[in-house]
Amino acid sequence: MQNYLEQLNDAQRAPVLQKDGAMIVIAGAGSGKTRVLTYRIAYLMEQGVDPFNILALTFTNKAAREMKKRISQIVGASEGKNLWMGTFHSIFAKILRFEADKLGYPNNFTIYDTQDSQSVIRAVIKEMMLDKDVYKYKQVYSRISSYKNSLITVKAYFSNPELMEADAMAKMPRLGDIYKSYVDKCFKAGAMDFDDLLLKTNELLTRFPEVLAKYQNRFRYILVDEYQDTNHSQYLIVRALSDRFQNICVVGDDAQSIYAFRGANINNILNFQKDYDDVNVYRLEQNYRSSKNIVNAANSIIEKNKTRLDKVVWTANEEGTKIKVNRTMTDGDEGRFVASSIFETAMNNQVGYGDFAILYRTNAQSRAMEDALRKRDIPYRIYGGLSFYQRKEIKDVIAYLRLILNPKDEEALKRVINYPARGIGQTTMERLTVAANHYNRSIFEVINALGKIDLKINAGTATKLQNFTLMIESFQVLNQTYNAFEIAEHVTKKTGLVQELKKDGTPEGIARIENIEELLNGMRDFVEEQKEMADATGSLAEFLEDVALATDMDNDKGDEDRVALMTVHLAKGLEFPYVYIVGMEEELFPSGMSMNTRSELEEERRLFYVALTRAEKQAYLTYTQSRYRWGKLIDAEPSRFIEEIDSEYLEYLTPITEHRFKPLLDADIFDDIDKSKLRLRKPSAGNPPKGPTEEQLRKLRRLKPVTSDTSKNVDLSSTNLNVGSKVAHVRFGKGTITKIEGVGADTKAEINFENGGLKKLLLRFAKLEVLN
DNA sequence: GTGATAGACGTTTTT
DNA sequence: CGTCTATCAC
Repeated sequence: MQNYLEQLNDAQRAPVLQKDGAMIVIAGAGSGKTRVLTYRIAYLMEQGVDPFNILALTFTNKAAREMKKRISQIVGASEGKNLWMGTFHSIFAKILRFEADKLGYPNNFTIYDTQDSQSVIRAVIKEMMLDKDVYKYKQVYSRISSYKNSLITVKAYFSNPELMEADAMAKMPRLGDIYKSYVDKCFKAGAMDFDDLLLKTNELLTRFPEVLAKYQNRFRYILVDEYQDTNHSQYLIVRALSDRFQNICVVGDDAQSIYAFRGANINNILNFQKDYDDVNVYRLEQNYRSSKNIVNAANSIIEKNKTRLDKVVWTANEEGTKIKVNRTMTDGDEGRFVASSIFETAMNNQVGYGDFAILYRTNAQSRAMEDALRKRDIPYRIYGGLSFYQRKEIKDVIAYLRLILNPKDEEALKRVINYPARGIGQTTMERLTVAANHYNRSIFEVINALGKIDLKINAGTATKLQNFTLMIESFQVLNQTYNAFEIAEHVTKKTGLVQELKKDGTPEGIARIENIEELLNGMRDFVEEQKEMADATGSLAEFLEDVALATDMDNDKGDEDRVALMTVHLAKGLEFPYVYIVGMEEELFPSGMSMNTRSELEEERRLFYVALTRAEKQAYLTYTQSRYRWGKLIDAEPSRFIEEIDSEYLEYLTPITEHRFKPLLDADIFDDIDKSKLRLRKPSAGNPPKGPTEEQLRKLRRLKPVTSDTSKNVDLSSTNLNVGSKVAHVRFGKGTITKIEGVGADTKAEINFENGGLKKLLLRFAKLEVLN
């Protein structure tokens, strides 16, 4: 493996061979920057640098794992193991656990995810009796988050009149108070949010010079990947740690800076040369990934941006085919177009489905793609979106596990103290919260001291509460001896979580049980993997840390031959022979939220640049003329980004469109339904039952039925039925059409529902979704 | 204290 | 379309 240096071109080799000092590598898309980072670390180790003294900060933990593996192949596994490599968040979470006591935190602190944080903020807003329509919790959260990322603590906030005024102008004069209360609550719960992991690291390094010295001394060589996406907080950490030895290597591409919304500051990379003495600048400009057509097209896009570093990306690869642009009528058609195109390309070129990616701006767009792929039996995997660990049933299990390690974790406690139902209601919780605030103790502690304080909680409820804490405490005892998997298995049984779902009996309930089983299987694997490692045991603490900071990429086994579906953001750093960028429409890509300022639009353009440069051989851009948004059909226009590409690199396909029937509203009952069993509701005075207007009715009568084919699968899961003057809300679920006749508003269908036998329906304005 | 439900409301992007 | 919330009956 000594000849690895020969695998590099001259431009790549230079930064690898510079052992000491500060350097920046400006790496164009597809120019082999991962290779440079990997070989640079290997080279450092060959030059006698102890891996213990190297810190490499990457964008995902998966990237870190892969690089570590590669390095181990070069220098040997035993050496590779000692490298500190990972995301900012995971590396500094580890350090914070060591040093937590200095900051007054327990070392078993919980890491709150976005949902937890937002839920705390919601509680604060409610507690302060503020108008929730003025103080929108998501907005408040993102403001607080950006303060934290700029190192504006509560104290700093209150000593900065400008900030306070800005919030007052935004009609949120109490924002500082919310911020303070939020921070206090997290602290009391022994919890840090994502931003705290960076903020508290900064606090640690500035308040404790001896700690700073320790880590400066330890991390003599620091490498940072995707430097263009670091925020101020991360920037300061890197500066502080590298200050003593100044052996710092940052790699990035200003053209791919796409995380400003999360505080990333493009100036960090633009100004790097001013931050250190004697900075060597390296440029990687040869693209090894994409065809000439794609590289040139991407260049013609990014040229439209004003703010950028000097760099010309070129490639010696072949010309390739032109970028294909396709228009459809609806998002459903768009999905079908992409699915058939993938199918045909895979057949004609004898390539696997793993060679394809579908990229979109928002997660919501995945559904249309999914439906189309499923119908064609094309295997796919969706990244991001509602990830596995965010599903309700999984979060429930995790909440119990979190409580075992940190019973002060209020979010976890609130989530499960009455799930499965134990007769602990809102009133009880309110009383406990008041007492907890009053005594400055956690709810868990208050319950354990119920005998000593009078809370107007009756004996029965008190027993229920104490049974709960006793149960958690019994888990804690087990946690001394058992591993993460064993604990979790015990917990799912003892808490009655699974029984609760079994009782439910619906298909969803069964799916949830399967998810829990999958979680347990995953935990078993995790424990096995951890046992292999030198510094891990497979404990619950290790597992929870992993879950809290895992990115969606990290769970990828990578060995499956499936089409990848993900947002453009998630696709950064990846490459695929065939890439479909869908939803190329104004207001969507560029996002309607980011069209207000030049810098926002430039970030959208960089995002598009990232999307396009993922493609190796062929890129498709698709857009539709109308698309469903919030369940409503809206008109769409093609994205300006399509026109911004030099037209010589584009090929416009003839759009393949067919007119499609629009789903209708409401349904009326035919026979075969026992009306007496329906729970009917009088339409309230303020809200008369919504029927179609005369005009809508005329339109509807002209329409064709949803489908004329029988044996189609349909979804009628949530429907309002009109029964005389009353309305019933009914869930039928999915089924198969066995017979269909009539048109428009008077369509009659017989549907064999999966969970309820044959139903004859008169489908008036039925929202009948055809599944295949 | 529980459970059902009608209605309001919302969307970029992620560690 | 989904999720959250206020409200109601039991």
